[in-house]
Amino acid sequence: MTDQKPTANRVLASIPVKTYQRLRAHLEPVNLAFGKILYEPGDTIRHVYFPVNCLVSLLTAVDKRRTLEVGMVGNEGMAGMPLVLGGDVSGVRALVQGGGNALRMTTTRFRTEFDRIKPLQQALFRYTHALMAQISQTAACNRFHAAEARLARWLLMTRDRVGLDSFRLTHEFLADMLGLRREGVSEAASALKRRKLIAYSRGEIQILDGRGLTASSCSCYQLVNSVYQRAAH
Amino acid sequence: MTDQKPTANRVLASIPVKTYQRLRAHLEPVNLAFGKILYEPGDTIRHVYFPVNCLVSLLTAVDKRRTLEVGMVGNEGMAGMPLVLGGDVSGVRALVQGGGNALRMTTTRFRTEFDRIKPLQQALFRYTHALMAQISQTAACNRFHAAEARLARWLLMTRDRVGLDSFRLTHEFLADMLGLRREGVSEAASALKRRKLIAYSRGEIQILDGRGLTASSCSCYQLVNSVYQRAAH
DNA sequence: CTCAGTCTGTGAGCCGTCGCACGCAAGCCC
DNA sequence: GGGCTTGCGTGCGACGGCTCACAGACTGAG
Repeated sequence: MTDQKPTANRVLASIPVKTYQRLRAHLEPVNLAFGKILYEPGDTIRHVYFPVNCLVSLLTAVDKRRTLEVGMVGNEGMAGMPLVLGGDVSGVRALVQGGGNALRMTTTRFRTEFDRIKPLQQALFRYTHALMAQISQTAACNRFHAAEARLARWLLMTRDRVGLDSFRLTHEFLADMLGLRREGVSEAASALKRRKLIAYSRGEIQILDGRGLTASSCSCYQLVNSVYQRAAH
Repeated sequence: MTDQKPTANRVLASIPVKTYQRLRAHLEPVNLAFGKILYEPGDTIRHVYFPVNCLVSLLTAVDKRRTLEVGMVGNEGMAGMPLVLGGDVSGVRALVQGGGNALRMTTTRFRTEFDRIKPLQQALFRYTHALMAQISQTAACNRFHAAEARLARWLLMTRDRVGLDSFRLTHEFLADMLGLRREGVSEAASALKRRKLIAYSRGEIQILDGRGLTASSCSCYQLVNSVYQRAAH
């Protein structure tokens, strides 16, 4: 929590300062705009991204239309996981869901540094493990829990990662994340609004009562949180 | 497919023969009975398992009751994934879903050998990546596709891994895998039976028409297959 | 200011799955 | 054989989410 490191990305923050100084030369600060697609399924990965204050969604599509978010990557992790496991092809779509800054590195450079820097390896392996747990848990959540609870969970997870209580997202967009229709999101969202847990208008959503929202979400929220806390040591 | 190696587990089969000879001393053949639980969520992993002709299901539970299979481990992989990523705690329940033989190794020995044998690392990293893709894909499948198609997919995936057209499984058990009720499975199964794609009675299920069953399953079946084929090189 | 495009609210009807309840039949044990 | 357990079939009401449809409301460009 006491992050004195020059970067707010927690994976990078976890490696020794001196090592990071060396690594730094190969990290290029970039601004990722909302809606940008980093990888499509089947794409060869050219860069890995360490989010600073942006948020990347990992999406799976079926039947070319319906999509579902399977994972979220914020400043606790890295986008470009396959490289950690020796591959270079993305299996999911990686979409910038919250615009902001990130540090990126080319694939070739990443491979070199990853081989060299043991603490980086360890941090990324731990993160990979946590991400798998997240994916597994949300899979069950998306199957069993009601739309409203899942929406609440999703908003909370997003808030935790961007560090803000409000963000720009339409119901249509949320529908693609949660695997719902736009109308379903509108319905669930207006229920939360009625209870004064959130407010929104034309693509701007604000969390008013985080505690109340947590109560309306399912236990999966807390569960995934604890997984990442353990992974961070 | 031309497996001349002394083991039918494809991860082990992918490492050089001479290396495998050394490793062999630390692999203990075990028979895993149907229903045995290898790990519960939160358990410390004491052994990793390389299935030979058995099948292990990875399950996530929510709200202490409902369960959902997120991954399947057959002879193409290994149970005990967290060890590959430097952890030693299982996040899911690992249940022996098809009894049979496996080779197991203690955690401490695995750590040593994993560090030493590069080809083993590479094979397991590739496998981990494929497993993640499987988990992601089935997550979307479980959300969007109908019960009947998912049942068909599941039966085919099981057949591919155990190498038999019939196996012992009750509807109740299938319900826990697919995240359905027992009645829902009965309904879907009897529809498949009517079309002479499968037969079953009192816990014994048989696939009669694999091709027809594939047609009734969703595209996720083919998709996951191709992921594993790529992972196997 | 106007108009077109975007975002959200809402309603009717439908389908799949859930929850519950009960019946039945096949095997197992005494 | 009689009784018990286990596995499967089925029917019914409830409900959540889907498809389709349309209306209002806000916004930005011109």
